[in-house]
Amino acid sequence: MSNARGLSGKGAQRREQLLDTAEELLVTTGGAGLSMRAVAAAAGVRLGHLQHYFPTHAELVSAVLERVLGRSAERLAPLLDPGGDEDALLRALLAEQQDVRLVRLFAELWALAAHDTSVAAAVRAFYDRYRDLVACYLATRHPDLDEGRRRSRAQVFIMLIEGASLFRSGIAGVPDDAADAELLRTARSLLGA
Amino acid sequence: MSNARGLSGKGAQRREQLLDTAEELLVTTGGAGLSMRAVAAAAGVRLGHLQHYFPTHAELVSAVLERVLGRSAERLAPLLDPGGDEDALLRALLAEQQDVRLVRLFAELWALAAHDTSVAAAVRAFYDRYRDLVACYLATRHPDLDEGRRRSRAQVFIMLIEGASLFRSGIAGVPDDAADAELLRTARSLLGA
DNA sequence: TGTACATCAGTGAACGCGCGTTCACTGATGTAC
DNA sequence: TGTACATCAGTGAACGCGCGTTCACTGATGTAC
Repeated sequence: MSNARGLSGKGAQRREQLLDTAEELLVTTGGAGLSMRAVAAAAGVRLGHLQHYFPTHAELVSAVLERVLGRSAERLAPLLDPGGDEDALLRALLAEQQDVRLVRLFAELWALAAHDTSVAAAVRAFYDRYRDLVACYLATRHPDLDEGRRRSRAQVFIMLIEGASLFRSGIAGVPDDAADAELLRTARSLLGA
Repeated sequence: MSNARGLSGKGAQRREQLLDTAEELLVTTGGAGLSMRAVAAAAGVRLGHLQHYFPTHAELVSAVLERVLGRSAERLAPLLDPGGDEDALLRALLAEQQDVRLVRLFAELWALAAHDTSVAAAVRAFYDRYRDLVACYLATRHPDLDEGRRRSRAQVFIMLIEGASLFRSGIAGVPDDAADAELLRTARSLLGA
């Protein structure tokens, strides 16, 4: 039994498991701790075996980032379903930010993007899509706004949400109910009329 | 001639020059590129000499971060002088974000803070002071708002500004006049009545 | 059903390199008397 | 004014270590005939 393209079931499973470990390591030790040896050791396999799936360090890192961004995009899409509940959207977005692990991943991602153009391209593509989803979400609620205006609002909404993640996760600040209330007020005014 | 405490004039000058080089290297190559040898080479001194001023790598990194945060605080204070011009404030903040180098430094800082508690403490102290400055700025303009509300607004304002920096610097997005206009509108509504 | 072969999963050793740190050292500069 | 001494600026070599990469290898699994 094997797939026509790519890895067999067992291989694909192993690959995902290695990526799980790498992601965990990226969260706990930061980008500097994500070495081939550390990932292999944490996964309980030999260095050479890890290299069977990810021949170079760059390939491993890029596979991790791809998966992180892909999963985030998959999480966002249903939340931003046009006609979806605004409260549910905001609640889900803010709940996600309490997950320090995820915010750490994104902080790593931004720092990597700041120095690596291929990472930057992937990050920009992710946020462009995110912004388009939000703009689309705005379209059904405010057909009176022209497309450019919707995109701008969507962009500012995302700026606010991403900025908030830093301060609500314990990295640049600690959660604060009063600030959260003000944040929700501002976010609603961007989504609302 | 020498100071009672600390380094003599020449030593202090050399120290600053080494920190300049280290900061430059942090911006251009990222945290991973900030090695003792790389800094020494870029500064044109020998490894042992760099270690005369910064005996360990950790001391060098922490000195760089301290200086970056200190200078940012010094830049912000006069801009947030209570009674200062709102337009001038917003213009200065947004102009700063066009400086990719500075935004890169902060992205590095956030990533470091995500994994290093002592860096996180310094970063949080910086933003707490920043928020208090903004809250103070709001106080003279809106004495009707109670203190808690002013702090919350100040916090959300900073979330928005810091989030915007990612998207206006080329890291997570590219500058966009329409989005800037919407950003200014939202920022003004947080600072205004 | 059996055999030969290709592919895949996983091992193990070795390489050269850059790293942080230690330490003994030299020369210049300033200070005490 | 001169000398002895302490401090500071800067050099240079060596250490052990973890790193990414290369490569030859073994055993298991699936496929062709």
